[in-house]
Amino acid sequence: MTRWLSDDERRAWRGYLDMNTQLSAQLHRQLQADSGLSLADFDVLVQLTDRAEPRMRVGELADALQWEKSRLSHHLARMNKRGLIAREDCPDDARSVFIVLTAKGKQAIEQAAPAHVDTVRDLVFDHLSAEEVAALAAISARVLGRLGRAGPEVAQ
Amino acid sequence: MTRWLSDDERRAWRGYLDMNTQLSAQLHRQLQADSGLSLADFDVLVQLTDRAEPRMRVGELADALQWEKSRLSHHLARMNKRGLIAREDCPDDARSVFIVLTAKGKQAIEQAAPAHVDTVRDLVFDHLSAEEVAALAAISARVLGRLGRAGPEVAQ
DNA sequence: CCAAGGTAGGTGACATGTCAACCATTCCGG
DNA sequence: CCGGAATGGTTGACATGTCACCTACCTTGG
Repeated sequence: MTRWLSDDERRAWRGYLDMNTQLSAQLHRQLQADSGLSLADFDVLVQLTDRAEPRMRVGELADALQWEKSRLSHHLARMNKRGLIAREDCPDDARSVFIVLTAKGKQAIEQAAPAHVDTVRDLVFDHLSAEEVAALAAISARVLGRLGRAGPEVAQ
Repeated sequence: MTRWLSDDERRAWRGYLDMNTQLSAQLHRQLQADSGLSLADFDVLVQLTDRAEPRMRVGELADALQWEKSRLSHHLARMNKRGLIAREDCPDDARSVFIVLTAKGKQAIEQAAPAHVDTVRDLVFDHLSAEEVAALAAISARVLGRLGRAGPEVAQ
């Protein structure tokens, strides 16, 4: 017997879905207009930036981003073509490939990041109380906990 | 001068992004596996179901879904090919087209909805307190309020 | 040492989304 | 009533994602 959602739940769910859609659309527009990067590009570049070793194997990237390797492979090919990243042979393992940030990629992420953060503040955090920020973190943690435990299976 | 996010904000933001990614992936997998529908298909079918008049013009649908008309047009073409919806001429305006649910489409949404709701409960609402549900609704409302006011412009 | 299986990554075909340009119609000022 | 602008919707080219499969290389039991 399926229980439908309560009114409050339905309201929250609809709000969440709409927020998602519009927020990511808006963040994408801003980033694209401001720096020519997509959100996906940005995420890749962030991974390559926030670490001591400037090189990263493709598999590491895939793990960090939680992307399918096929998606990543296609995306890296495009970013490579645009000169944002480059490939290097991996001496330890000839199957593997190092991905490195090019000067252009480094410049792109460094130029894009501040405006992106400003936008996130402007659209989200400037309007939330400390309690709401905490609630958002708690909610995410709960749901992610469930998703992690659940794996790819489906509600009974 | 750009302010970066506080630790709490960063935690909340990362959690939100990860939750989004994984939650929508999981919901999509469930729906696809269970009924052969994508989330997009589901949203279209819901719009066509939840209303007195079973017919809807393409533009109405686009407004209700907040989709670009081009996206909707392509998607309707695919759903039409799969027999989920059909087109009817609009007598009032020869440019316009009515979209109607076919028997197959009706059956698909009616079969898919209960399991989808179960999954949403299982992955989300079963793990949240009433306060958290309220907080999620409040947060969405705030952010959507800002997005609505802002339109397509960008942080200062 | 070698064959079988696992691992890293790439490819091609196809689904979906976006952008811009394009009919066909309807509307409207003169 | 007419010519141009607005409207409703579609189309084609292209960007991105997914799935299934492929290749090359490593690893390991015998």
